[in-house]
Amino acid sequence: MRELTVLGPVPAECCVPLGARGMSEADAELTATVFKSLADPSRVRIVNLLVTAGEPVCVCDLTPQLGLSQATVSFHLKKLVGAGLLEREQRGVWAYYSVNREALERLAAVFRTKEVRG
Amino acid sequence: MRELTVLGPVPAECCVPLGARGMSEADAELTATVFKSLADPSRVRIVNLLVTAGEPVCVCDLTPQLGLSQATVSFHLKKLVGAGLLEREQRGVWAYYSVNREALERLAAVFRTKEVRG
DNA sequence: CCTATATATCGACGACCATCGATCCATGTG
DNA sequence: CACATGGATCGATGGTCGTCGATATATAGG
Repeated sequence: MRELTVLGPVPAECCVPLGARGMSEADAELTATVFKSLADPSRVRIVNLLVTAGEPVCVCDLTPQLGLSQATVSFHLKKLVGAGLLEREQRGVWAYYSVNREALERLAAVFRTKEVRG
Repeated sequence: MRELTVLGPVPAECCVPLGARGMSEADAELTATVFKSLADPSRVRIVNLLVTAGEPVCVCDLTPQLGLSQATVSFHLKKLVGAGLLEREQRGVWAYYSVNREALERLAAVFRTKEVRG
């Protein structure tokens, strides 16, 4: 349905808490999209590698660590960017990816149910 | 690979932070399993309904709100229980489901990268 | 411009997933 | 015990996903 190439509002910018009272069907769909981006071991590893790196990492450094083809790594990176978890930066011929820390914090907030009063 | 009917250690009991340094392939797989359980709009709605309910809810009350067949709801509930996010309680003929608050808190911690010093 | 290198995209394929109707298995009731 | 009802499981089906090799696109250097 929703394509990841869409340039509009990115999923991870949203994500109403799981304990929110007025959660709509659209909210649920957007939330599911973000979690879908982390529902694969390779993508979890990618995020982990980028968080621990602490700085943007080149695709050419990422690919060998993952043991996947370049095409597949590119596929996963696109999904993570589409979900708003990663950011892409072009440096000459190389593409550098890094995690969007804000997005991770927002995701943490999705699971906090104690202070939800909405 | 891993079946959700396994009774051993449940995915959501685990889940190393995304910023952990020694994340293994197995860690990534377990983490992905948990997020997979939330990678569907219906399951997000189920969790939302149970969190806002604040008390165990009967499948018979859940099914009409979701607009899905009873078989499909049962399928989703099993996945969420298997991931450790939900708990099941039998009351006579009825099955009551509730969220595992501890699991949600652990999941929130997975996204916290600031205080990670591992 | 021609070549080399880094990524992205395409097309194909096998595996997995969400969904349903039908069926099975409990548990409670007359 | 027979029957009704709630819920789990089964089998089938259409759709999506992860993967790769091949190809396209872009940048840089001679």
